[in-house]
Order: sequence, then C-alpha cells, then structure tokens
Amino acid sequence: MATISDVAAKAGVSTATVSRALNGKSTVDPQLVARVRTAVDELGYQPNGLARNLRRQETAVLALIISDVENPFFTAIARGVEDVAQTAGYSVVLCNSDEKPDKERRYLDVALQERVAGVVLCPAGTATGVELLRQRGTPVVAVDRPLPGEPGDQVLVNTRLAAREATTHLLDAGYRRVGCVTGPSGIRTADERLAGYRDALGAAGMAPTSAPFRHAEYHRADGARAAAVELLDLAEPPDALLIANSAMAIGVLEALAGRGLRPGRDIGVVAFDDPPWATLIDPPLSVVAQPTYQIGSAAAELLLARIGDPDRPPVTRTLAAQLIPRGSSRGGRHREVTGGSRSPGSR
Amino acid sequence: MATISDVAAKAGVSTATVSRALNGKSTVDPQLVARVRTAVDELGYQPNGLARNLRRQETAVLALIISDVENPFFTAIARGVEDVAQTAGYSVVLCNSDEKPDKERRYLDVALQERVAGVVLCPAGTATGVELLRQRGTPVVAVDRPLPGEPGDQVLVNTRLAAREATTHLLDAGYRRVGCVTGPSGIRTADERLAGYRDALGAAGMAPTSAPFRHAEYHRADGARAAAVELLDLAEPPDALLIANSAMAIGVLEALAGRGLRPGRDIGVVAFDDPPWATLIDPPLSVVAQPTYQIGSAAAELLLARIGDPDRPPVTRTLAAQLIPRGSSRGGRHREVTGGSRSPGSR
DNA sequence: TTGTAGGCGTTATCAA
DNA sequence: TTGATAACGCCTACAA
Repeated sequence: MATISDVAAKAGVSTATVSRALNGKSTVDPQLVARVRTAVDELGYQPNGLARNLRRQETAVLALIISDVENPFFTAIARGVEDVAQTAGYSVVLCNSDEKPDKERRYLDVALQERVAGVVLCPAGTATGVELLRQRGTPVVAVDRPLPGEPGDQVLVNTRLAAREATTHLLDAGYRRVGCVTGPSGIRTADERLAGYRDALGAAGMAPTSAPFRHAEYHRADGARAAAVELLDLAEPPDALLIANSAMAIGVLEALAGRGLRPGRDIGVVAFDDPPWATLIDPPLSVVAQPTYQIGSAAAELLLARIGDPDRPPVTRTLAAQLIPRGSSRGGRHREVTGGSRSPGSR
Repeated sequence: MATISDVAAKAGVSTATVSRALNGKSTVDPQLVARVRTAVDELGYQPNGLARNLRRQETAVLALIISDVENPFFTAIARGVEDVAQTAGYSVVLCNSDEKPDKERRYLDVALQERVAGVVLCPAGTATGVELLRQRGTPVVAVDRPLPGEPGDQVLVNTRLAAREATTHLLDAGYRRVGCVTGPSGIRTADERLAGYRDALGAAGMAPTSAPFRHAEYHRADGARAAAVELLDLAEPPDALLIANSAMAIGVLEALAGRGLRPGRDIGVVAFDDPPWATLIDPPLSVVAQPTYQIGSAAAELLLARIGDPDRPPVTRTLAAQLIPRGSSRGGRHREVTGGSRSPGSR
C-alpha cells in the first residue's frame, strides 16, 4: 500500500511537503501541490489514518453505544447523533451493548483504546468502566439514563412525569383499575415509568402499593405477553394497562386479543413510543411519544461542546415526552352507559 | 495518559517485557508479570490501540455499512454480523449510508483510512469507491445487493423467486388483478421483486406489461401511501397488492383503510419482511419473511474466511425467503361465492 | 528470560 | 517556501 514517502518520491519532494500539500497547510507552491496531487492519483494513495491519529493524538470518530440496535427508539437516537456529528466532520460508530454490562464494558474499552474523540452512551446496568473514560478525560454524554456518580453531561426524558400523565389520562377516561407492564427492574426508564404510574394512582387517592404491575424484558414481546396474562388472571384484573415500550405493547396486545378483549372498549391501553403501526391497528394505539431524534441530536451537540471545551460545567438536558391519546384509551362503552359513579372517571 | 514506558518504569522492567506480559507472550517470569499487572492497575494504563494497530498493520474491527439504520431488516442483519464477529474477537462498527452514495463513499474512505480488517457492505447505488477497497485488498462482502463488476463474496436473497411465489399465491387465492408497490427503481431488491411479480403474471398467462405497479421510497410510508392511492384510482384498480417491504406496507395499509378496503376480503395483500406487528393487525398480514439474521451471520462468516485466506475463490451465498400466508391474502368472500366472474373488483 | 533498538506512516519543529 | 528529523506508542527481531 502506497505511503506518503512513495508519493514524495514520485513527486520529487519531501514527505513534509506532501503532508502540507494534502492538508492544505499554509503556503505551498501551487506547482508542487499539483505534482503531489498527480502522484497521489497515480499511486492511489490513501493516507493512513492510524498513523495520522497516532501522531495527532486525536480522532474524528464518535462512539455511540446503545443497548439494543433493534429497538426503533435507539435507532432514531442514532440518526440524531449521526446528523449532528456528520455536519461537524465527525464519523459515528455504533456499538450494540445488548443491555449487557460486559459487552458495554468491552466496547468502552475499545473506544478508549482506539482513542475516540467522545462517547454517547446509553448505560446498561451500572455502567462500570465509565469511570475509566472519565479518568482518561474522554468526553461522555449519557443518554436516556443517567450515569452513576456525580452527574456529567446527559440528555434525559422526563419519563416519570409522562407515565404519570398517561396513567391520569386512563383514569380520566373512566378506567378504574389501571395496571402497568414496565421494563426490567433496575433499568432507570422502567423504574421511572413505574414510579410515575404510582404517582398518578396516589394523586387519585388510590393505594399505589396494591397497584397491579409486572416487570418484563424490554426487547421481547414474549415476556410482556406473559406478564399481561398474569395480570389478567388476577382476582381483580386491571381494566387498563400502561405499557413501557412498543415492543412490549405487541406482546400485551396479543394477550388481550387472545382473551377477546378489545382495547378502548374492554380495556384501556397506553404504551410508550410511537411506532409507525400505532395508527394501523384497530383501534389506534394511544401512546407516549418520545422525542427520539432530538435526544440524539442534543446528545451530539453536548458532546461536541464538551470536546471543544473540557472545562465547561456539565449540563443536563431534560426533554418532554408527549401523550397522544387515540382510540385504545377511549372509555369503554359499558362505562359510558353506567356512568362511572364514584371512581375518578371523567364524563 | 499513561504509556507503556510509564508502566515499564514503575514495574522496573523494560517496555518489551511489559508488552510481552500483557500480550501473554511466550515465557515471561510470573513474578514480573505480577509486577507489571500491578503497575498497570495503579497507573490505569490502557494500551493505545492506535499505536498498536499502526505497528501490527491490522485492526480487529469490521465495518458494517448499511443503507438505513431505522429499517428492521438491516438492524437484524447487524445483529447477525455482530454475533459472529464478537465470538471471533472482532468489534463491529456500524455506519449508516442512508442510501446516499456520497455518504457511503465517505464511510468507505474512513474504513480504508482506519484500516479496518474488513467491510460488510449493503451497496447504495453503484457503490463507487468500492473499487478502492478492492485495489487495497481490503476484504468486502456485499449483502442484499450485489456489487457491480466481477462478483466477490456476497450474500443475497432469492427475492425474485419469492416475489413470484407471493404473486402466484395471490392469484391462487382468487385475486385477478394483482398490483405491486416496489422500492426505488435502480435498487436491486426493488427491481427483482418487480421482476418476480411479473414472472408470476406471465406464467399465469397475463400480460406483465399491463400490470399495475408503482415505485416508492423504501423507508417512508408516505410515498407508498401515495403510490397505493394512485393504483386504487386507476380505471381498473388492482384487487390485490404485493408490497416490497414493511415500512411501505404501513403506508399502503393506511391508504386501504382510508378507502374502507379490508385486506383479505376486499383486497389481497402480501408484503415483504415479517414485522412484529404483522400478526397484530386485523386481519394478520401475509408476508414474505427474509432470513435477516442469517444474512448477517453468513456475511460475517464469509468476511472472516476471506480475511483468513485472501486467495480463496469468491463465494455467493443465496438464501431463500419464505412466504407466510395469513389473513390478508385469503380470497375475498364475494369471490368464493360467485366464483370469479369478470371484473377485478370485489363486491 | 530479558533488554536494546528500529520502524510502522504521519505530522510538527526547526533550520536552511 | 522547503527539507531533514524527531517524535506519537507499540511490537518484535536480535542480542545478551
């Protein structure tokens, strides 16, 4: 593979001149520049990024570590990160931690070893190893979930409030026993959504402790389906469900269909995320839409700012999720007829 | 940032010994290894991957360039690539070409400059720049779409045959005027699916040239929706539709709903890809499922084999897609009763 | 078994 | 303006 010396030899100049010519440095004789260029073309020379980075002690690469490539929530974030990074001249490499701390750790090591310019991280578990990044001074922005320890730059969603609003919405629609299927215990978004759900119950004068809920895996419909079945089999089954993401919503909706329960009539349903198929099903799914793309772009902006000025104070950006009521959370027919009596129903 | 010399100094040995100890090389005094390890821990030393790669002239990084991060088809492939790569000790960096040749080109340049060990590429457009990789001897495996020029390693899906089977299935179900919404002209899968669709019509004795079809963007529901509307507005509208992917299926199904047309009764529908919501809608969507994960794992295997032996003959792996008939392609009720009169409409 | 020293391909410093 | 030269941090003959 051709090196800079080959080019220099062919152009009859020194390697220094080639380097300067190629990097558009200061004043180089235009004639020499031309000679260098033709030599480059003839040799098919491609600068060795490895050597360059080693010398410069920096790379124009950002690492984005997410916990599930197959989750549209994260891929939308990826797009936001990428667009901002691209325009700033950075490349983005996407790493999939699969919600596994050891895989995350491994990618963090790689990021460190490859000396990436910065990392956007959606922490899985306790994010051991992020300490290393901090020690090294490698800029990190946490996304969707905060990093343990003292806060650095982060972009979060006010998901607890959103869960509370969604639950209140179900209550207002006349549902009296709202249940919740949330993500794995220990994952911040899952815990927050459960907390927000309980907030709403408490505010409505209900005992949050007796609230019917289940944990399930975020990325598989199976677990959520089983969780829904369990809830439906309760002595006092819920008449409405808050679901913590769209992958789980699929499992839950399957379970409901299996029981012949129709959302919006027999049972109220609101799910986090606004997947493209939400309006396709009958009735359309009420959702809590998250500003995914903005999460990504905001994270990238924060990261670039941090790279530019390592000493700026850390900033937390909290974005709002938006409740979009659709058919699946309309009050049930039965409820409309009998008129919700004592419960905190509306209408 | 601590370097290998720092460690050597602290452990009271030479850099060579540190290097050997850390890389588990041959015979190093266990006592020295221990000293080195503690020094490493105390300094928080992380080897500089840049320098290492420069020296070794190789990286344990694979680049995966896909045309749409938000398309589940590609993210499933990514997972397949990643799993195989991981177990072989390689990291995977995912790059999103966004179906734009210049972005693809840019990422190929980066891959080249960073001297990745190999590239899995889903070519956008004519994949200019892949020539560079080939000249350089950087292993490439094409996925989903073949590379122009003489064939290298590639993993394809027999999508033309699958389209033909799906169309025949619709014909067999009693639909008489099958239409097609395919992807952008020039993209291999889109063209192949259209061709397969025409194959089926031809085999059934119909004139493929008069077949009602439209092209639309792969990743947006909008275009497909508009395309469907156009087809439905035809003087002789189709009574069944073959749709080239699931994102477009959403647009088409919306258009059908807008017209009050019920899949499986008023109009037959089969779409490529088997999204999780396919069984959630009513009636369930008939699909052509593609072996996405296997595509990815096969591609990674081919790439690793090529890295191991640059001189092996190129291999093409063609995988089969599978038709999964569900409710949306049942023959219409009217059709079953009257038994196929003349007009292509139902009811 | 350990240490010395050279080089991977660039860029930056310093003279000329 | 250009060129020789010294790093960047690591690995690996080769020598001890």
